[in-house]
Amino acid sequence: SDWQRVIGELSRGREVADQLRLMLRQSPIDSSATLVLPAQGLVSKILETFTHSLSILSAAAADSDEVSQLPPLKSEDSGESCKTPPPPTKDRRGCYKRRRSSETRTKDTASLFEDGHAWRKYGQKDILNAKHPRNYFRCTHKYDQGCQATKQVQKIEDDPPLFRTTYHGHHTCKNLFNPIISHHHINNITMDDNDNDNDNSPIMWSFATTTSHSDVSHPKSTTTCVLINDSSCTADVHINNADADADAGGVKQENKELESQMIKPPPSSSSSSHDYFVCPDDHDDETSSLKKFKSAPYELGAFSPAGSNSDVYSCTESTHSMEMDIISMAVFDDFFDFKS
DNA sequence: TCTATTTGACCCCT
DNA sequence: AGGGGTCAAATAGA
Repeated sequence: SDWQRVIGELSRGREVADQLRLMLRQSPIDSSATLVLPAQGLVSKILETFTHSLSILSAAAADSDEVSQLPPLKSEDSGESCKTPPPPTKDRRGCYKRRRSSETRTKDTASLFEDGHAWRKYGQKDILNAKHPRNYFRCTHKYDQGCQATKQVQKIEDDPPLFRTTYHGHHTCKNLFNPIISHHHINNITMDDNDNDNDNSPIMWSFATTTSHSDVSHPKSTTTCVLINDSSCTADVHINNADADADAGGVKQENKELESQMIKPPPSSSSSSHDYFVCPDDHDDETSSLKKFKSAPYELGAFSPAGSNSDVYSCTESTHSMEMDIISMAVFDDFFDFKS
């Protein structure tokens, strides 16, 4: 069928792009770093595009009769789809395929936080032997972009308050809203993940802030990116001088109890006009753990506000521990891929 | 009127 | 068997 041919072509494209990514990874960095490293970033974008397209097609096909004809997508989490889709008129409540061993990332925090993605609550359950209900969220772009990411939020302790957020799947959607979210202090990241498929994937962190306070409704943004090519490495990264846009996207509304305990970003009007900056041990030192290899302007596709500039660093050492204060971000999901 | 949340029903999986 | 994840009608809010 046409569906099969389209998905087959996209799958082949993704496989070829992945082969190219592996070839670039095996290239000697010191010989032509200025070409190889940006190329790796571009290949990652291409891979993301293929994965995104396949995800959209997969979601669309799940609603059609052709779902049984689609080849399985190796890297996709089938999430919820009916084994035998009933007629549209029938009540489909509860008709889903429960994920078995999909990738999860768990984070315990003293307060709730916005993670840079737009979530929509779709359920709440009382859990056995738990004082507080578990709240279920899906990505707002589940249907318009086929994004399969979900998260669960549950208060697990009262005094002191402790919240557990569990993420399922990865965002394949574009972050279209303002990127500046909230202030995070993170020094302990846990993963419950047996899937090592992403171990070789570059991790891109993107930080953004407003720089113009003359027109709050049309802030001019700059972006600083850190591209880490080896997920086993860590590095000292300092992010200072944070502006914040209080009207960021994110969770529209948790329940009343959760909402009242969320961290709110500081108002931008009282902030400094300076950008965030990412400060490796030494920008110009050849032995620095973070090597700058690309400067502004750097396009981040839909993530990048008009007029964005950025610096991209490559991490090459694994000798440092990491503790970060983050007051801004555009793409936070990948943060949890980082193994500390 | 439109969009998001609430909540009971439904069903998968252990 | 029943806990847990998801659906979707009902409801709330902008």
